Amino acid sequence: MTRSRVRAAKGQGGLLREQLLDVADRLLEEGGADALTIRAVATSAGVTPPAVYLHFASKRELVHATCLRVWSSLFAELEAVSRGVPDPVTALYETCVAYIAFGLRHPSPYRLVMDGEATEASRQNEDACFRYFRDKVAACVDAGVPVESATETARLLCAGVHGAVCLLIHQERDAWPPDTASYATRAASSAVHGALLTAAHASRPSMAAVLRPG
Amino acid sequence: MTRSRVRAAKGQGGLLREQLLDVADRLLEEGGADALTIRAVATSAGVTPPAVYLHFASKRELVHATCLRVWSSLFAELEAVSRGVPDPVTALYETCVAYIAFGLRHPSPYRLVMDGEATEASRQNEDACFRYFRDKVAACVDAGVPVESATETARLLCAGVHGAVCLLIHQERDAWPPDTASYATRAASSAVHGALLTAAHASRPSMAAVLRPG
DNA sequence: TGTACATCAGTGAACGCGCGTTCACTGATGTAC
DNA sequence: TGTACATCAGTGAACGCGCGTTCACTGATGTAC
Repeated sequence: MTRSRVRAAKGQGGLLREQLLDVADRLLEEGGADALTIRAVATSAGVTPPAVYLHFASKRELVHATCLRVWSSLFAELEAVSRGVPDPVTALYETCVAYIAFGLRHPSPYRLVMDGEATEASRQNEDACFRYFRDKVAACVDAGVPVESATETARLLCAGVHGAVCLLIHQERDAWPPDTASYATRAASSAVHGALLTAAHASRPSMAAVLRPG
Repeated sequence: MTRSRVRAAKGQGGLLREQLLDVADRLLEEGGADALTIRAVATSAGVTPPAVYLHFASKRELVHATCLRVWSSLFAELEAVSRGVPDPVTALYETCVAYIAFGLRHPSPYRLVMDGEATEASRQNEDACFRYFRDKVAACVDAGVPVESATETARLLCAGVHGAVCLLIHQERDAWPPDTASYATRAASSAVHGALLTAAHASRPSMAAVLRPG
C-alpha cells in the first residue's frame, strides 16, 4: 500500500506495469488467487483501478502476465539444480526435489499456474515443463536405464511430483507430515523409482512382483 | 429446470432438501464449482432462492452436504473393488485404479472435495480416505511386504494417485495421454511400486540404484 | 527566452452484474371445537 | 358435519457487497514556434 506514489515521468509510464506485476505476485503469494483483483492490485500499488487498464487490457491479461512470471522462476530453479550433477538419474531426482520444493515455497502461484484457466501461453509453458522432465528422462535412457518410452515415463513422473505438491500444500496447515522436507525427498524418490520401474517392465502389482523385483 | 414443481405436502417439506442436493450434484458435475450457486440450485429445482434457506442455513452448508455425498460415493466405490481380491498388493493396486477412475469420472466433485475449504467434516473424510489406504498397505505388510512405515507408504501412495487424477483432469480436454484408461492403470502401478520400493529401502535414486534394484 | 499546445500518466465517479441473504407476505392443509 | 385457526412450504421484492470495466476529466511535462 504505497500511500503517495510519485507519478511516473513522461516517457516512463511502463514503470507502473512492473510495479503492478510485483504487487500482483505479492497478493497472490499472501492471499491466494482470490486476492488477485484489479482493485486490490491498484490500491496496493498506490494507484486507482482505471490506471491498471493503461497497461493491461483486462484482468485476464494481468493474471496471465503474473503466470508467465511464475513459470519463469520455476524454470530458473529447475535449471539451476541439475547443473554439475553427472549421474542422470540423480539429476532427475534432484529436479523432482526442486520441483516439489518450489511448489511448497509458492503454494498459491503454483496452484494458479497448474489449475488456472488454460490460455495458449499457459499451455505452452505446461508443455515446456513436461518436455523438461522428458529430456531428463531421455538422458537416463541414453545412459542405459531401461525404459520403454521416455514420454510415458515423464508423465508418470509429473503425476508423482505434482501429487506430492498438491497433498503437501493442502495439508500443510494441519502439519500432516511431521517433517515436510524429508517427505519431499521421499516423494521425489518414490516418483522416480515408481516411474522408472513401471516404465521398464510394467508388471501388474502383486505380492510376487513386489517381493521379487527387477 | 423443473418448470412447475408441485409444492410438497404438509409434513413432506424435507423432500425438497434431497431434490436440492440432487440438483447441486448435477450442476457441480456439469459446470464445476463456480456453477454451484444458491440461485442456480433453486432455479434448477423449480423453486425460488429463499426456499433453499428452509433446508440449509447457508451456502456453505449446502456445499458441505454436497461434499459429504461425494465422499460417500467414493468410499462405496473403493470398498466395492477390493472385495474378493486375495492378494493384498493386487487389492491395493485395484484400490488405486478405482480411486483414479473415480476422479476421472467426476472431475469437478473430486476437485471440490480435495481443494475446497477445510471444514471439520471434510477433514474427517480426508482422514478416513487416508486411513483406508493405510489399512490396505498394512494388509500388505502383514502378508510379508517389507515396508518401514505403513503410514509413510500410504502418504506416498496418496500423492501418487492424487497427482495422476489431477494431471488427467487438467489435461483431458487436450487428449494429452492417448489412452486415458491405460494411463490410469500405469499411474496406479507406478504409485504402488514407487511407494512400496521407497518405503522398503529408501535409497537415493542413482544409476547404480536403478540398474540393481531390490 | 517566452508562450501556446499536444501528449501522456493518471483520477474520480459511476455503470451493470451476479452473488448470498433477509423480510414480510401468501395460500394450501391438517386439526380442534 | 361445518368452520375457525394454527401450521408450514414456499413466494416476491429487495438489501448490500465486491467485482470488472468505462468515461469524461485533470494536471504536469516536453516541444514547436
